[in-house]
Parts: sequence; C-alpha cells; structure tokens
Amino acid sequence: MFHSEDCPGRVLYRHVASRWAGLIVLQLWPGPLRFHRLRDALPGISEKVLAQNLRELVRDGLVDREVEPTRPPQVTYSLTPLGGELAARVHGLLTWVGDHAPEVLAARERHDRAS
Amino acid sequence: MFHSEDCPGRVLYRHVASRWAGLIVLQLWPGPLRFHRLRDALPGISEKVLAQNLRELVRDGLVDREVEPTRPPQVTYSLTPLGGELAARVHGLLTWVGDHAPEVLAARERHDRAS
DNA sequence: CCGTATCCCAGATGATACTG
DNA sequence: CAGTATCATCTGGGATACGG
Repeated sequence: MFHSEDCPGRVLYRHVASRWAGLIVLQLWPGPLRFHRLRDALPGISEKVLAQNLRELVRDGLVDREVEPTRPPQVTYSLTPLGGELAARVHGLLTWVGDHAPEVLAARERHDRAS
Repeated sequence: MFHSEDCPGRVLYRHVASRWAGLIVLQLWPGPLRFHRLRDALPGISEKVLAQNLRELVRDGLVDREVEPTRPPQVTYSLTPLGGELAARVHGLLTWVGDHAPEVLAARERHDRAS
C-alpha cells in the first residue's frame, strides 16, 4: 500500500497522523463542540495550532464549521459523515494505544535493563 | 482520553502516529521481512530513519529482531503478538485512508474553489 | 548486508500579544 | 468568543559517508 511517495493516500495519512488531527477528530466523535471546549479537551494545544488543524479538517470535508451570527459569535465544529468514519478508525487505534501503553512501557523497561 | 499531556498513552500515540512507524508495522503484518525488503517496501524512507524506527519498535516490544549469524549477517523483523494487535488497528485506519483519499481530495478542491 | 555517525534543514509546533 | 499575527523553537527526518 502507498507505493508512491506522494500519492493521495500518503498525503492524507501524514495529516491524519499529525500530532493533533487524530485527537481532534476523536474529541468530536461523541458530538459537536465549540472552539474553546475543544481547546480545553486537548491539554497542551495552542489556539493557533487548533485553528490550523480545524481549517485543514474543514477543507478536507471531514469537519463541519457552523457560525451562529450572535454577538459574540459562536462557532461549532462537528464531524461530517466522512469524518465520522475516520473517527471510528482513529478511535480503534487510540483506545488500543491507551489500553496497552502500560504493557509497552513495561517492555521498554525490560529492554533497557537488558541492554 | 489522554487528559495529561505526557501520560503513557499520549507518548505511545505520538510514536505510532509518526511519519513511518505505522507504515512499518503495516508492512510487517503479512509476515516477517528483512531490512532491505522493508526499505524497498517504503519508498522514500532512509536507512537511518528505518533503523531508528525499528529500534524503537523493538524497544517497545512491538517488533522482534532476529539475527542469523551468517556471513554476511541476515536480520529479520517480525511483529510480536502485541505488535500484531497494533497492526490490525493501523491497518483499519490506513485502508480507510487509502480508500477515501480521492473523496477527501475532491472535497478539498470543492472547498478551494468556493473560497 | 546491515547498519552507525555527522551534519543539516524544513516544517510542525509553541508563546505571546492583539482584534472583530 | 474565536480567532490572527508574529516570532522563536525544536525535533523528526534527510543526505552523505563510513564501519563490522
């Protein structure tokens, strides 16, 4: 798979596998969120980087952006159907990582001691 | 999930979501491979980066490294059971990305034209 | 064949301040 | 509230050459 270096699949994968994109999509999986909720759910992300990633995700048709023309404005982000499918896969990967991280750390310690 | 910035899950996820780790694990899913086979299956990777990633994966107990003491030496990499579980999730994500990349690119073009 | 050792860089990320 | 602007940083990754 991905036998060319810049085929569409590889390009998209590089974005999905970026530091934050997967985590953002995952946060939106249970339901829509506003900008600051999203920010608070992702400790360590800066507003700039969150905004960048959201723009990319909207551009790629994975996330919807809705603006309520109130004062002050309210902006809500939600997954598109396409984004929802992606989120399911990301969720599978992340829950596994979350569940097995301790095993991996144990293996790492074992390895470090042995060497 | 991952409510601390440097909890084990986030750390492991950052590695798994690195540019190459997922692709390497995926290549090993069908069966063991030698170093150069792996390199050839991953267009664009340098030997240095491949070696780095493999060392990390071995350290984390996700990949096995077996050396035949022949001359010249033959080194074979394979997934551990733990690595196999991870590969399944990565496979789910990557096949989806591969299958839907065209849709995403189409959405992107639509978006770029609209703006 | 299977790597390691150097050196280097772009691009992703971060901190801070500011605006409609 | 929801961002942008600006500048600084940092590290994963790349090129090249060499070694067991």
